[in-house]
Amino acid sequence: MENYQMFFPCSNGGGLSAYSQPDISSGTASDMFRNFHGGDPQASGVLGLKTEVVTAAVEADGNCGGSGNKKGEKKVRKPRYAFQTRSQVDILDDGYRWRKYGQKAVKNNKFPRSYYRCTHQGCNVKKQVQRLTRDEGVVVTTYEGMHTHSIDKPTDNFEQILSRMQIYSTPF
DNA sequence: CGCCTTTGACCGGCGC
DNA sequence: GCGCCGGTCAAAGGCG
Repeated sequence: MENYQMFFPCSNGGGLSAYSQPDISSGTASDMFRNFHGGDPQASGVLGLKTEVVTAAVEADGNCGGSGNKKGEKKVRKPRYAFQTRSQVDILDDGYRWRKYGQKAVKNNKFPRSYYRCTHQGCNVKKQVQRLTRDEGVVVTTYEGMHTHSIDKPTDNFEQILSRMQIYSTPF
């Protein structure tokens, strides 16, 4: 995974590989973030962090590759949502409570990747945060699964955007 | 006092 | 079959 094509398995690799370019092959993700970002700019400064969504991607089940894996549902492949954000800090607080459970160095990246898990009971949502070597100011956050509970932190109306985001990112 | 971060080890999958 | 790699666990320490 030299590049982030893994986030764009369907987009013939023209997607995140060029983070410099704001144009995304699939209009779904960009549309989603148009709503997401345009919904409430104030939300970006929730914690004083100035974040700016650059691009996003949605990876559903293996429907993209379409290779095999139709033999029983052994592995519950949850959809993953990757967000590339411009931020000075790694921790992008979205209102949920996360507990870090691991950190690993990534190849082709001088920065380590952090693994977080939602501490809510019965909520198995995971997320990983990774910074790009190429652009220190860019942070990639990958969410895995969906929250079935309310946001813990009622700080802002970020919840609305979050839920909207989930709606838009729902595979099918 | 409880929760969260840290860090090394462990595990399963995949490629060679 | 072996080695590599990414992901997760678990104990201990730190902080609020």
